[in-house]
Amino acid sequence: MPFEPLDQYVQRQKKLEEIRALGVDPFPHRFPCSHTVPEIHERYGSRSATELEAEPVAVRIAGRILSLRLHGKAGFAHLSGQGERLQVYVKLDAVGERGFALFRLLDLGDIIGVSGHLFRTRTGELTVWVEALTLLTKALLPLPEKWHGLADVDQRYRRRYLDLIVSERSRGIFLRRAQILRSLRRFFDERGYVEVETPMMHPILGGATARPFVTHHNTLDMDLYLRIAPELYLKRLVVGGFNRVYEVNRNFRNEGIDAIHQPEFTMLEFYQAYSDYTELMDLTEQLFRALVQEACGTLRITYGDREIDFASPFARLTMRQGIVAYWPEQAGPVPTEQALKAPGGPLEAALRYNAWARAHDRPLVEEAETASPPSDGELTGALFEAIAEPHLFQPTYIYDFPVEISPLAKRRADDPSITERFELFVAGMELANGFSELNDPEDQERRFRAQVEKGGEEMPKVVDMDYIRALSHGLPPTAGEGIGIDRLVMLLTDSHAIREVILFPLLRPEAGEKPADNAPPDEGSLEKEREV
RNA sequence: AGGGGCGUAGCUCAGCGGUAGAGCAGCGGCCUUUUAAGCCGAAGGUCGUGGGUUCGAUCCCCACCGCCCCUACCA
Repeated sequence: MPFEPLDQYVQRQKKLEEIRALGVDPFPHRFPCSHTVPEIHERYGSRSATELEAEPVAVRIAGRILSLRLHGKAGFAHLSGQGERLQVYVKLDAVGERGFALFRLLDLGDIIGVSGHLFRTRTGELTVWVEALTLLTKALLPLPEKWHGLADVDQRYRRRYLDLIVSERSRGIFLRRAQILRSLRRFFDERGYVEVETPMMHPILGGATARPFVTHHNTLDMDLYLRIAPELYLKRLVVGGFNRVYEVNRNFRNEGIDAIHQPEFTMLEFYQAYSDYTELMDLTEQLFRALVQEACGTLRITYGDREIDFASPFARLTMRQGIVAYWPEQAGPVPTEQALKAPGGPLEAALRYNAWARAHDRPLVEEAETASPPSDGELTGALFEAIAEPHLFQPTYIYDFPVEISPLAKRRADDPSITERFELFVAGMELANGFSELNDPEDQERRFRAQVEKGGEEMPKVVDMDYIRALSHGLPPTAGEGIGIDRLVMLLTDSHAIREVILFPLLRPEAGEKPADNAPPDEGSLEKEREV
């Protein structure tokens, strides 16, 4: 079935027939190469024209045609291979009548193989003097416009394959993403962590506060949630004696889409027995330094128009200290930590802040959308997010979270209203969230029940009693943490939208694209197709 | 969801009450070291969709659709 742009598709089909008429197979099977394009640049990039003439280097390479300049009885093209370009020179005298006839039928986007030797053109560019030309794949659709590239951002995500062909930056982001994940796995593997895979389809919602996607299993006739977090399964593994585990995989949350949120996002979670959150803060600093250094080659990286310093120790503030430190002075006297700790203190501060914020069109401290009025803990969290979070550009730990917003974290021994929990903020983004895990099964069950009672779409409907049972068998003192990988990659690639670092982000279906046109098979044949 | 912006040739854009323009891509021709190759020629458009105002709308008005940005919720 032809695709738009139709005239070009039809034109290329015509050329395809002319190529076949020449006796050339436009989709042949294999083409062994002597070098990759990067290898050629690496090995021969410094050879001079005279050196290449004196000692000819035979090469056989393949790639996609990214530029094409015909000059009558000769022509130049740039081939792209492994993200790098190499020019080739095709001359009637060198490739013969049939070879040149084929060359004249090539288009931008076609994939070819050439064999010949290296030389330098008059302008000094390293080039392959082509002696034989092989068409490897005819492209029936054109590449994006040659110097604007794919300017429509939406098209860059929908047609990611084109984006990757023409945008070195985009290609680089995903190569770096892969490299970051390798570094990350190495970091944990070296420290004795076991990488595991836990279910992505959960019968019971849990491990985070978020609105889920719901799906259905036919044979078992049961609804399942796409997981919002792997947390409860990973801790079951710690109960099972896997003292150090980690998982890197997708979470699914049925919530908004914006510059830093996608419904499907990648999360690292790791758990470590016999530790607490202070140890994780230290470990996380080491991890970030290792990842930043390996990805960027420096500990002072540029993000937008600012520098982020990963070399210095990360700032550490309690949540209450954060509110105090960034309290806008125009909103009245700065509340003290003591005042925020006292019953009703957060409410008093929130009312004062809201009065000022409303008058100045600034973010309000929102009241939680639940039946009961917000608790002091919830208000403390809301105050922090409104007041301090946007300011946290340099790596900063915020720790000691209220128990009401930390249902899985262990309370502090000296203050049961707060938990041993921290979050790491960089560039105004929440990147990591860790805590000493609550391992008292009775306290955990009470907190789960409170959540269920509280209600709301993002709350579990039932208590995960098997998890409580697992805790009842004894979870050693354990610290655990989650790190948002997409945001981490954003940071380390100077990307400012999460869609830049996800290969195929979720988008609204393209306008005018009718799913019905793709002839959905009826249910019976669909079933059959899946039985493999 | 609310506020702002955008939508004209395949792509990037100009035009703005009098009936459509450029560059690039594509097509034909010339060109055996070019590189945003060049030169000549022809082709390409329901000006996002629907309504309204007007003698006349791509242009003004209204609605809708799509995309982007900001604000609110979530990592």
